[in-house]
Amino acid sequence: MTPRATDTRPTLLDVARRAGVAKSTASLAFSAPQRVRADTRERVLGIARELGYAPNALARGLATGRNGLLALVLSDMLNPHSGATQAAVQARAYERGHLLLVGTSREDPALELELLERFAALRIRGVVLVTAGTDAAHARALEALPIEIVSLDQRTSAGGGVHVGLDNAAAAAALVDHLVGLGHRRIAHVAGRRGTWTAERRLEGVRAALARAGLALPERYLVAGDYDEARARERSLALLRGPRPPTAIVAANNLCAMGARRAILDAGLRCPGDVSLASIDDLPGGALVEPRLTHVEQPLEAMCTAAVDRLVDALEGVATGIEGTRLDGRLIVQGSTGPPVGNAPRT
Amino acid sequence: MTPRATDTRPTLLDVARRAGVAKSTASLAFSAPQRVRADTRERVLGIARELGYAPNALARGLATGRNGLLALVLSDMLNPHSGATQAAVQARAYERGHLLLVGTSREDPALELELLERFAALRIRGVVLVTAGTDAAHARALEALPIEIVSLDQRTSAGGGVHVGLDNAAAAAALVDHLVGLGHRRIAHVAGRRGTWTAERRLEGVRAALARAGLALPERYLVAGDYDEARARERSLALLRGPRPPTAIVAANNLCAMGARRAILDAGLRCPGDVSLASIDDLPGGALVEPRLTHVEQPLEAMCTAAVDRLVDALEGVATGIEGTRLDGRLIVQGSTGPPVGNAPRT
DNA sequence: GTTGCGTATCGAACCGGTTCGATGGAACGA
DNA sequence: TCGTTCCATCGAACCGGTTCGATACGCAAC
Repeated sequence: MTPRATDTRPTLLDVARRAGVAKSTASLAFSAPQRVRADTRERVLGIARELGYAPNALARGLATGRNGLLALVLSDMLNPHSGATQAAVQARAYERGHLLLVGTSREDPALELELLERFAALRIRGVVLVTAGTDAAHARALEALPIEIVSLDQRTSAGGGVHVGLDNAAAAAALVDHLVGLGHRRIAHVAGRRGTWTAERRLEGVRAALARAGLALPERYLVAGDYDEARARERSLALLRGPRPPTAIVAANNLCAMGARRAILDAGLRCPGDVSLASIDDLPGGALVEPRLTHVEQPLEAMCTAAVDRLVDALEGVATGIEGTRLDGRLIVQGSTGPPVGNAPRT
Repeated sequence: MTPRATDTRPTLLDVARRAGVAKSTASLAFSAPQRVRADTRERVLGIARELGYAPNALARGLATGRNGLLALVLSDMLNPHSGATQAAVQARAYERGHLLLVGTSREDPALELELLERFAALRIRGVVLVTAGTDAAHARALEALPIEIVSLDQRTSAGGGVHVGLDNAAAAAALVDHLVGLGHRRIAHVAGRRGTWTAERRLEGVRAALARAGLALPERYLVAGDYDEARARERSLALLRGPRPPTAIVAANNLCAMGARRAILDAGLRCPGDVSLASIDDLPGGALVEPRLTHVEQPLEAMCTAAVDRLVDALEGVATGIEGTRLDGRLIVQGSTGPPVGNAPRT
């Protein structure tokens, strides 16, 4: 608890005086070394080092209009994905010369807006956003902010602006195709949070793939998982204990998969013997859970890198012509899916 | 990719002119409302709203010397803990009026220093740090920075400064006591990264508790887990396949536990039948893994809250007299530990 | 010896706020 | 009526940098 941070720190003017030059010359010694004679430059830099001078980034930001900051706003920091997302975004931002501010909206659109406003007040010019908002009013409010937005993964239903994310429909369809290929015909979907971009696209993908196979998704087989483990578990359990349970389940994300997995255990069923389970995203700590989960792996790092690149390009005025980026996931087949035992019980 | 963020935004001077008052009066209308007559205040605020004026936080920070920013530096964003840590730190910082910048050192002390220097350049006055450094030189470099540091969880071996963390030795000892109570006498320890504060304290706790029970920790039973799942797995496996394997393992953290757990499976042993496993921190997604892990739960949120409070108090000059905070974990006994079968094989 | 040019340096203005001392008018008491 | 106090408002200085136009100097060419 030393009052270390309160004592005043040397300024450029201090350095300039000690070096016997004008403030502007000292400034040039840092920002445009070739415009200053070698010996004075050395002198200035020497004094600066000696005094422990470090430029004040706020003052510099005020003068130049750029401050080297980007922001990242996540909707849910507790999702196991978020850590990796943030690590990747931060790493890329740093590579491109920016520090990163973060915020969590805790799934609250109002808080999301408030955070973005505070970021804008800091004259942060760009943000990577995993939005918690779904309605058009929220989308308009975002549009009105004086800050460049690249949405990652999630997206407002209005769908405007630059967006980087998984091809959700294709990912969901790949899982259904896989199950259909194994012979399943009673396939349920534990869906994500209604109204969110990803959940709706994944649901669409499930429906489309089922339709291609001549199957439908009956109302009963559409479980509201809400991207929430507890609710997914409870509602999946109800389905599994009801009449004509499905022989396979496609979960919309890792939390839904977690809930479904536990419901299968709760119901005393075996996986994949009685019910196959597949999901977008692996379970957290998935390596330990037997059988391991068949899932679509998101190219998370590529998504984050692309998002930062889109943002920085836009801020630097680089016309890439790339509006958005949609990336493909990779289907990883593991032990949690197998042929149904239904009509032709084997073994 | 609209050039939205590039167009100039209204300043306080614009507002003042439109309202027919001096800049200083307009400023007061915001910062000290009672010092301005009601009608002019309304007029200023009205114009501000109309123009979409938002104060420039950089300019304000430059003028006042405080900018409402705190920083958090984590050593490893990929650890499942980090998300929760960050969520808690951010929430508390926000409650106390600060936005949060984050950085990840990726276990690299040099990068850690670089990040802290950039934060200091932004005139950020305080940081919550989970340090990656272990040696005294690093500790000195941190001391020299013009930024207030509260270390969380981890700590430099020099041990200076304010620190908030778990009572590591007590947590480790509680696990050993529990196992000894069940009748185990051959207890191994999959330790954390050598040289880190937490790993050393936990090892001490294990040794102390064993000693109290009249037991020792033979060299063979001290497995270098390095807080790394792969290494923990591989080295635990070697131990389990060797002569006189332990009947119980205490893992130093969740990653070590994960490695040990997989090693037990790899060796074809049953848990807790052949080997009991206990750890500090639960496994990620621990709810799914059977048997569930006996572990010490860290009061993570309390730790983060305390860390932010210590930091903000120090910055605001509040003399709490509290130097550091050491919190107790909670032992949660679950299915992964049971009596040894060794000498008296039952069933 | 002057002209001309390039280069190193300087002073001042500016970014957008905050803060302090000065000013002028209204309200008040003597 | 005059002096005092209080209050709203103003102008200017300041925070710590960047940037631009002006200046002064050295050197080559004529």
